[in-house]
Amino acid sequence: MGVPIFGTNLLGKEMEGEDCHQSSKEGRDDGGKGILVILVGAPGSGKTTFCDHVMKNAHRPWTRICQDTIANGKAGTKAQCLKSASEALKDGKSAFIDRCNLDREQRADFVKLGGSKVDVQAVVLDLPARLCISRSVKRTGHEGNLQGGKAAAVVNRMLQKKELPKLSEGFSRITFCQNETDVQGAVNMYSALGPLDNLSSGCFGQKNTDAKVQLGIMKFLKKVEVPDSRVSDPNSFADSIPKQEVEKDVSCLGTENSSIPVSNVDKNFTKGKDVMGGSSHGAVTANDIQTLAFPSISTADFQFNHENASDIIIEKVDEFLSKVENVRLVLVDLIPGSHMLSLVRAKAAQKHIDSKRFFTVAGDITRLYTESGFRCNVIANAANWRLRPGGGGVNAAIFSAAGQALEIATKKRAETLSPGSSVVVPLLPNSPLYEREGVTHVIHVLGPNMNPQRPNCLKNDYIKGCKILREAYSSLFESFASIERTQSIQKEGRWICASDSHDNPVDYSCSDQCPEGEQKVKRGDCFESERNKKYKALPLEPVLKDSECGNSNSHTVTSEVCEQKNKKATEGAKKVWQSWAQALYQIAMYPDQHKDNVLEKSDDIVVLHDLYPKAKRHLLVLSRLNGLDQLSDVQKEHVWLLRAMHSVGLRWAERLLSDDASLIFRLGYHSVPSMRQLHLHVISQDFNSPHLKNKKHWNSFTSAFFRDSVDVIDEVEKLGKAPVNDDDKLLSMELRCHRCRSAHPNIPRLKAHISNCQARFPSALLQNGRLVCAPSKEMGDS
DNA sequence: GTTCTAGAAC
DNA sequence: GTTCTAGAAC
Repeated sequence: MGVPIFGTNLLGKEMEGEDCHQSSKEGRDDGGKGILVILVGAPGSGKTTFCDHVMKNAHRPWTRICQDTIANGKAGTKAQCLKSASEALKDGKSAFIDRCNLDREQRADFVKLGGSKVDVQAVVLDLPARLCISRSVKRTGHEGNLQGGKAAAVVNRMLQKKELPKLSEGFSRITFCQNETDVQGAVNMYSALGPLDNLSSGCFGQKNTDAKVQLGIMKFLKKVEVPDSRVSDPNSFADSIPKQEVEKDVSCLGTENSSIPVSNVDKNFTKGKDVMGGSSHGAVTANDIQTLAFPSISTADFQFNHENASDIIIEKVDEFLSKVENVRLVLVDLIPGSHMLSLVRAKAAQKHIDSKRFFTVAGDITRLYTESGFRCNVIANAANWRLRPGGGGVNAAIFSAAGQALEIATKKRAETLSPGSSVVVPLLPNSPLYEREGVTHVIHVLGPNMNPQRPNCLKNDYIKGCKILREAYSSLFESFASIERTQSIQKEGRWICASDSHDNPVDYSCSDQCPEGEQKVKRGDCFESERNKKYKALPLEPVLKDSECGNSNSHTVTSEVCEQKNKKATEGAKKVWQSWAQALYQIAMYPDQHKDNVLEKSDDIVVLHDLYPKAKRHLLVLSRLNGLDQLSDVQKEHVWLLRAMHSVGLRWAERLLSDDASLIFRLGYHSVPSMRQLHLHVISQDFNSPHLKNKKHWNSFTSAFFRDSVDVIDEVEKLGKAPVNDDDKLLSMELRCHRCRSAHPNIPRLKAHISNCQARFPSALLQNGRLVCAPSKEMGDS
């Protein structure tokens, strides 16, 4: 293997040499045929890499035909690929078809290129969905522009429609690769092929891939009458699944033994656009079943133990379904076969949870209807405590799918959410989620957090954690039930809107510009006022009157928000910040308006260059928490934030060190900052900057006025607050070198000195990670 | 936080 | 005369 072999191939190309012996493990059973290899695999499965690796070491001429680049580097058509493949084969080359080719139809035309002179083979990169998704999400510069957030949904959707190739399609050989070892084996095999070699016919490498098909669900879906068009009958749970796809999509269902009679389904599922679109009926009928789709709470970014979480899901689902009739619950996970889905599915079966009312589904929670036909009128969002978009995962997906209106509507209902609670936000009919998916409400829910870099980390306290997770699901389901109650009351004509609202429905698209006090429509009424204009003349029903805190739908959030608002009201007089001192605050609150300055943004943090750096490298890691202006405001509850800020600062320091290993960084806070909004300085210790001009500048970074981040974190953990050194004298002290401690009469002389001083740093700074330098560097040892 | 500038220090 | 600081204004 691996020795170049020359000869004359059947396509008439003159080759040199004479050694045409069997060169592959599988053996050559035909002499010198061209080979057309159709790669089969989802985005991220490694098709391009496979081709590259084979072609790098190949002993026969190969060409890679990629639809994403075939048109002068841009995406082209299947026809172009076919033409190009045909030409390459005629030219005596072998070819890889580098496109997904996940179903038979996509492959068929390429298979037809085979014949007496060309062998058509398939290499199936059947790697775990999780891996493909993870690769697709992470990659940049993908030829097909499939990367980042959208990749996960696309990969998932494609995988659900995957149809493994069969020899009967016309392949002479199919090589299945289900892990990296298989892939490497196939790469080796194809790269070793000389011009006259070929591989044996047949299927190779296929392990038992029979996905457990849930017969009950299959029966159910097969029983469902598939309508000719969605419009004609938008009511059924599975109504959008074309007949030929039903079987394939079933594999994404996690419920075993489900066998929902078609009659049940048709009657009980919420009536799509009829309900939501403001038809003359305008309300859910008594027989309509409300369906809540929810992600597993806390098990992703919050790192909650899956065993505990799945137990709690089952417990709470069981409890809720036994209490409330005419509702369905659907646990959704983006990744087929995810650990949580498997656990919950198994436990649900064990506990005999009603499989007609509880489902586990693999899919994108924001596209359940369009992609899988699941009509869920309410979806839950695993929100963050700030109720802000972003952060990735379900939260980012839902905020993105629902449009900006959700963000605004959410802010109208609650500013923040505490662990274990939830808040209902109705969607306006023009929300894409409403129009497309039939989702009328989003319930934000916050679970317990075990991730030390997220707020309110419970540090593996699972007694507390389980309690909060139970509360979160209880709150979520209660919120869901409250929607049901609300709609039932609407149906009976007792749901009323504030008088003005009918004529002046809130336009969320502009309401962020309206002062709060001028809002004419009561919160919570906006959506209903759109939907139920027929009830506009009826008097206000006290039972549904908004609380003062502005929450109509979920009692669970009311106390929470009131508490927060009261807390704010009772806060003592805070320092008044001059306008010039508000710049960082503005950036923290509205980072998108300062994109040019922002290096990194998350829900909690913004990173930016200090506008007037006092050293070669000087960044600010800015907290986005409103109300936390300076170190003296920090309390124990903010330790997570200090840690997160430190971690981000450290990461940036390391990044900057990779560009210039001579730098040394210190991370810390000014005891009394000039600018509002808690910010961590990440500053190199050269202090080589024209912006460092006076004594105050110098002393603010080199005296006890500067509080090391590591110390601040320790102290806040131990004492519940961060002691600050706010003595003005610190800033007017004599100018001393931060390394050798020598005194200097003025700034120019000091700067002249420090540009050369290489003394070892004072020992206090060398401890506890206060200084950060490149791994190989000794700090000031010369 | 910066800029400006009067006046002290050299 | 030049350099530097420090207080006021923003």
